[in-house]
Amino acid sequence: MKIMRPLIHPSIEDITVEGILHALSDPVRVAIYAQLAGAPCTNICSNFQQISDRSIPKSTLSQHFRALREAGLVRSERRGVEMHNTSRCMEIEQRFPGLLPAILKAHGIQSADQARATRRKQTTARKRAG
Amino acid sequence: MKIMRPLIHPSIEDITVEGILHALSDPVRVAIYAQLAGAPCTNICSNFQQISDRSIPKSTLSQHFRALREAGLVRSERRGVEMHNTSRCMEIEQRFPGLLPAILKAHGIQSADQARATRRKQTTARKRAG
DNA sequence: ACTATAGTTCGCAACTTATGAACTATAGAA
DNA sequence: TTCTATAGTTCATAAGTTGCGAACTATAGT
Repeated sequence: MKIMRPLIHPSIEDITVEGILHALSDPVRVAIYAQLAGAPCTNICSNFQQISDRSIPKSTLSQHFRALREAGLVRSERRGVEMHNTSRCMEIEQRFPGLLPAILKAHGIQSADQARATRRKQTTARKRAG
Repeated sequence: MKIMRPLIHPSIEDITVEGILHALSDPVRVAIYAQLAGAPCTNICSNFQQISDRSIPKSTLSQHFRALREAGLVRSERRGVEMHNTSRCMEIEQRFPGLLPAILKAHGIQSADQARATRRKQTTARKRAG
């Protein structure tokens, strides 16, 4: 019987800008991180969670959380059978002031724009139909 | 004889946060972009340029510039035999205010830290030797 | 011990990236 | 105009990365 490898959390000095940008350059991962950072610092990773209108397989979600963790964005700990993930925003804010807020803000702007575009498209479709 | 495909520049609405983060999640590309944005908005892409203490093959450099261009970070135009690349920072600042400055600032902090660490290592080595 | 639930690991197919070799594009000289 | 040099692009391919189903580990509550 094989043992599971322990969770890896880089120390704050080992966190890189490239690592952060790469981790957040995936739409699913920014969405997860935005939720985590917004609500504010506690969330649970469950299987086939609805992230950005899409059902994600649990193995994929698990990999995404690993990516966030190993980039230093998130701290994960077991709470019984579940996983407890918290944003490491305070630490990162100290090392790279303003970086995460700027990314989250930009992400917010983009989501709002997309929502607006979708709404417009639906309205147009309804006009055409009616 | 084949013709070369024209340079692609996304329009400002088509630029995504994910695209920007992905483009800048590569150490060579942030280094290039930081130079471009810092000096301020003009630079030339030449073969085997020294970027961050490393000689990059020209085909690779060309792909990196393409990545920056197609993410919307850079505008490229031919100037005779050379390429003229300018940062699209103004446009992006309008769409995602504060995003690029925050990334460049974080990149600066990290570079400074790395330089400091390197210097310390050298000093230690000299002490050991002398 | 048995069952249910939550998440991880493995293996592989699909995708991406780096790079040398061959090519295109332009400028300037002969 | 043809020749040569320079700057950059494209192509092929090898190496690396990612997404996901199936099988597994870990924990809690019977």
